Amino acid sequence: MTPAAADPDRWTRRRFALPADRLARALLGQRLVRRFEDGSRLAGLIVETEAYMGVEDRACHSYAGRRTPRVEPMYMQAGTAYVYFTYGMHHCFNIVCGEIDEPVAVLIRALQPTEGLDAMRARRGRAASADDRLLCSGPARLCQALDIDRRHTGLDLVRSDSIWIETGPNVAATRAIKSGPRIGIDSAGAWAHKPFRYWFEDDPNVSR
DNA sequence: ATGACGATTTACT
DNA sequence: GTAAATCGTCATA
Repeated sequence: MTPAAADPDRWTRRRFALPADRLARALLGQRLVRRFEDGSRLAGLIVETEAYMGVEDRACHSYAGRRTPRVEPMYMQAGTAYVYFTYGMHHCFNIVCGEIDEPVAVLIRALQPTEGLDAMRARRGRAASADDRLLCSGPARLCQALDIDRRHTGLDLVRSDSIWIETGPNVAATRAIKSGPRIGIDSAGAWAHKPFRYWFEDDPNVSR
């Protein structure tokens, strides 16, 4: 039992065990925490997500039951991390939900940075040097800022002392949630238009 | 073994 | 606005 796992604010298994569209909304306003071995922390509040609905969702990596080594974490228990590498240089971080063998997940698309801004700036480099809104306002940006990559795919966020979710300040109740089509999946046919992207209205840290 | 592509980001015109 | 960067993954053979 690590100090992190004992934290009363930390999300337990059952909180992740939802359909992807419901978890995507529930995660808005919650805190994503990254902890390093030296005890230092980075964190941010989730302000934008996307739901990937599984074998029927043409935009989803598990579409049609595809089950390759990369996607295998999506078939694991709710609360598992699914991190993949894309475009030869970027990582994207997802949280698996639903039931075991039901390959559904939520993509974390943007954070409002709250802890460790200096370390995030150092990791993000030149592109974000002039504007903190560029630190975590995109799925690959937040992975770079928090040092999340394929080492973390398959990680159990319920037990890990490297990455987990904490209940955030109770802003979710007072902030308007918008939804719309997901980003970057134009070739997914009818599923490309479905409103599975969620974000806090007017949040400056949302992507695009 | 090979080729096409990607749940993106950045820099540049 | 457009294009380049850059390589693991997957389907096809």
